[in-house]
Amino acid sequence: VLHTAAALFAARGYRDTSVKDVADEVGMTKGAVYHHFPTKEALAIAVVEAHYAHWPVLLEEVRAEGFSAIDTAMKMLDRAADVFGSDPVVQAGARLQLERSLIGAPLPTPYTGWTDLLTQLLTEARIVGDLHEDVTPEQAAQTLVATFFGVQHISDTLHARADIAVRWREARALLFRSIRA
Amino acid sequence: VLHTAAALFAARGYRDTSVKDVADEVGMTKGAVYHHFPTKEALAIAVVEAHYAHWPVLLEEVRAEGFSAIDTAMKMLDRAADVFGSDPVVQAGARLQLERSLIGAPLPTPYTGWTDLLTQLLTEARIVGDLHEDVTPEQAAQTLVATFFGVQHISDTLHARADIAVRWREARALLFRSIRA
Amino acid sequence: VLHTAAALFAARGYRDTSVKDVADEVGMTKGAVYHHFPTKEALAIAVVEAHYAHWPVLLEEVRAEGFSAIDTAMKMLDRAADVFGSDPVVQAGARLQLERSLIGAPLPTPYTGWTDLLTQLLTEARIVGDLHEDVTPEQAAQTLVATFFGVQHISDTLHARADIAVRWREARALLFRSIRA
Amino acid sequence: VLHTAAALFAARGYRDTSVKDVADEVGMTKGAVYHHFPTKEALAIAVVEAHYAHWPVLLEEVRAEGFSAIDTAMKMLDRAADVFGSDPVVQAGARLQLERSLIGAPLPTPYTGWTDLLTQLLTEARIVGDLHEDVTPEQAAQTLVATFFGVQHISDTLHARADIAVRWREARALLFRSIRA
DNA sequence: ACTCACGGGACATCCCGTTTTT
DNA sequence: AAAAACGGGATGTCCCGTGAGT
Repeated sequence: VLHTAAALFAARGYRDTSVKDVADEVGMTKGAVYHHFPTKEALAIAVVEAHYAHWPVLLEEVRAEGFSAIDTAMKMLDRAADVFGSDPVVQAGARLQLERSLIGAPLPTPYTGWTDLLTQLLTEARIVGDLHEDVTPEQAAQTLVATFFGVQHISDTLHARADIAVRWREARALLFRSIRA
Repeated sequence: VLHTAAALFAARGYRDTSVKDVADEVGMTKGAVYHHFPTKEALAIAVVEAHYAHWPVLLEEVRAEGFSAIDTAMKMLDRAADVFGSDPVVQAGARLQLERSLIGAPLPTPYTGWTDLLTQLLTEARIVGDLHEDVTPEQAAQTLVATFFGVQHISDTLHARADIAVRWREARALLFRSIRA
Repeated sequence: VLHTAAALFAARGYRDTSVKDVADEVGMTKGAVYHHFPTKEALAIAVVEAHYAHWPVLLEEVRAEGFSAIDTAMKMLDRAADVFGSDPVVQAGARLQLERSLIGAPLPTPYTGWTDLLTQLLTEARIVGDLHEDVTPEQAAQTLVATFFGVQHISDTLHARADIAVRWREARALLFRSIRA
Repeated sequence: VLHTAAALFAARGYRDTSVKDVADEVGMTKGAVYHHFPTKEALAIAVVEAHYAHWPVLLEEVRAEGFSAIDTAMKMLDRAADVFGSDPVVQAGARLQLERSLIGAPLPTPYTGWTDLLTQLLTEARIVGDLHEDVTPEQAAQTLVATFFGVQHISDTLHARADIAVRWREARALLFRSIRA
């Protein structure tokens, strides 16, 4: 139901996905869709929220593996890159965030969740001496997020995300060489 | 004329900028605008092309200052960050590239111009031994472009580009430490 | 149940009162409402009929007080004005009659009931010599009904019926001076 | 153009007159209609304003005939009754005022214009001694307006305004007998 | 007796682009 | 070269009513 909308939003964007398109794809009528979501915006918001719901789960998984803080950060981003390459809901959420200006309603503030998480992990890394001395956790976190977003977006634009995992590993190798002690 | 369109595209995006809006802002009627640009797409394309016309000029300027290849690359990106923070046409071009799917007509392929340029400069740097041995020029170039784009976009989204220059300097410090020999 | 519908019809009118609004206000679902009234029109008709059910009761009350025919007419109208000012069902009925064109089904013909009643009372008054000689009962009745309706509607429109009792007393003083012998 | 809308509004009311109906009747498309009026509300407002534009003209005409104040009032209302019976724009204006709650935008306050005008004329009449001593100009004016509106509306509802002129003359005969000295 | 999911259809609004006129 | 009128088409939203299930 909401999955279909995510797929369409991911493929065509918010404005070019009409409610009728969603309804047709699900095999319902517009009226039926409007029974579940009061508004097209509500649909988009639901998708974006589903997107953000992925990360806490992922964090638990990675934490369960017992890496050091800095490796947890790295693994998180690697796994996230994989998810961006495969999960339509995550892809749709990312795209809708890009198009947030087209959506009337307020969406969760993007990027800050990741930045905060990484800042925290890198602060822990600093304490155990895993962080390069010239680096502040917050700046490093912001740069990681920017690069991650950039890699993901360019991979999407140029190669339909086919090469995202590879590209991200290349980029993060460069970054972590400067970040790690 | 086209400047106004750029400002509106930058501020509201392609779909939310109607031809009438542009006409009103210029003080003409829609009909008049249609005498200069056959279609709305044409307007967008003209803006994007104006965006890309900036870089060759910038490159000449930086080259005239006689830096090494790797410093030329760095300076180019620093100057570009400044331009992204101040020039409406450049901002509009960036936004329209983001929204390229909404525009029917084909736009110039994004990112590859920068990637090619940086790859070339870094290849020159390799020859003179300025490049870190673990790094390939192309990968480094791709990462630089990704980070630059990410920084620029996040700065735009969260702080209306007010902090783009600072953020970019922070990010590129990290990157060039790994790139430079 | 039907009371709630009346209140909403009175406040917002037929078209702007959805069946869902009524259901929500009562604390039921639309489906439940449709188990009591087969259609929205049926609801409206029920309200209008409840409106008309007031007058025979009122007439009995006034008759019980033993006034002359002409005074009965006057008292009836005075009491009716009070009811228009306070009873939501009566108000709703009046409004729905105004909006009768929006309602598909046929409603009882408005005004004629009152006109007939007043004509009859004034005819009785003529017999006992209480009626001014220049006046025919039917014309006087029609004028009374028109004025009453006008006063009631204008009071509703301009002052939410707050001044209906006062305004009607002023108007009927004028009218009865010409009607009474 | 606007005449057609008036005719439809008068015949079917605001809500039951779709913009497409108007367009079809004029032989244009919806798009064309929206070129002249930005909104359906704007159409309604234009019609209502055209309605109110009638009365100053009428007043001039009647004043030109040199009646006394009280006769001017009477003649004005008689002529207005005739216009209500024949002019579609006036009829539409009256109906739209009835349905003002369905129209989002604010309409000119109804009834007060007439009440003020008549109050003024009757005040003049008082000075020359044409007014019955038991009557205050304002109350008489309010009653006249209420009766006029009631007669007009009932005539519309029951007989499609065919008998409005006759009915009004009957009613005003009754009223003016009490109003005149 | 009541809930929930759904269908079907209407309608205001908007916008791009063309035609007609000045 | 520009203004004004207009066409055509899409889309979000809303609402009445039905029907299966409880």
